[in-house]
Amino acid sequence: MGRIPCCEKENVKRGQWTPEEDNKLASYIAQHGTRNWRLIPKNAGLQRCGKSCRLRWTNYLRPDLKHGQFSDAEEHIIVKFHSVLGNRWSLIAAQLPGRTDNDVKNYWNTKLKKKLSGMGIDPVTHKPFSHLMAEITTTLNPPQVSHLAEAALGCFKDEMLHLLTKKRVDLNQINFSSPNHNHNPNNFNQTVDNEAGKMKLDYGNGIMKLWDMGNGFSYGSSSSSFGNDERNEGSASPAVAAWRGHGGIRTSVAETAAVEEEERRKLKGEVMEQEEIGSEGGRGDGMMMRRQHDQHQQHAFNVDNDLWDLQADDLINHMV
DNA sequence: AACGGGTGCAACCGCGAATCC
DNA sequence: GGGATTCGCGGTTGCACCCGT
Repeated sequence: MGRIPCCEKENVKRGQWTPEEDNKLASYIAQHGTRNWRLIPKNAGLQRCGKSCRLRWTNYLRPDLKHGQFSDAEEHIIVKFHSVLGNRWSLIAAQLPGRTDNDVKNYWNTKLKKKLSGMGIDPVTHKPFSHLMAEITTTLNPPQVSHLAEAALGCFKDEMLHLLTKKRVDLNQINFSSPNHNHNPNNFNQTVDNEAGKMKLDYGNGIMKLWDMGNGFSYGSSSSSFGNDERNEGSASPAVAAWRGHGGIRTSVAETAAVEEEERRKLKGEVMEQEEIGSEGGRGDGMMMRRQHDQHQQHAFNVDNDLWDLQADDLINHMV
């Protein structure tokens, strides 16, 4: 027993909407509103299902919609809210007047996700990849680490390879050492021995973990094959370059995590607050929320903001 | 000029929640 | 109260367009 279809598929047109159909739908809704989507196509003389009409209206025809490029400010808001809300596109879109959840989703999937990955940030967790790998090493027992980390790297690898063919990371420009140092076991400094191709995680309590970036990472005696096959004339493989590159992004991971967590808490509180306002009929234009976003704007990406100083053009590398 | 891969966007699908009767 | 219906959401797909070869 399946779900009852929203319409009889045989008599329903699908695919691209024509200007005539748009006109019919828009003028009908202008007169009668959007009360019953199932009846709208019938009454408007359209051979479409109600669902298709609703989608066309909400995503394209609505007069208050904004078409065209997303601004930097909008981009900031999307990334920031995504770090708190995840893929709740409708909630994120609610913060952007004139944008639909579909717009936001498409923009995220086609642009922002890649941009974040290109900066060494996992678009799912909004943490630097190095942070995630470090978490693996600190939370798992040594025998588990290499297998899980290898699997995780496999997930990142394709995207990283793709992106890193566009931007070569100049190792000489990267400062891997951290001025901060404490004895929190979750806090460590990352150093890189470029000669040996190793990244060293120094936890400051006598514990060291070594990542072999040239021949696969290693934990103790185990190592994976990650990064073996992409090397070229002495320079790092794209995947290894990624490691080196994002290794330079943040060196005091636990500190970063604390700041991020605080940021998320604040923002989540704001969102809940707004949802309550909305449920009381006071959602209005969301101005209050937007003012609060502006106040947080300078921290919009919840990792080091200097990452975001990178221009999109910086991701293009003509050498590779 | 033809082709193929990549990209961006519009539209569709299926599910769960909300509402109706 | 419960089944039927409608709505809204997030994931996915299809296709037109662009660009490099």
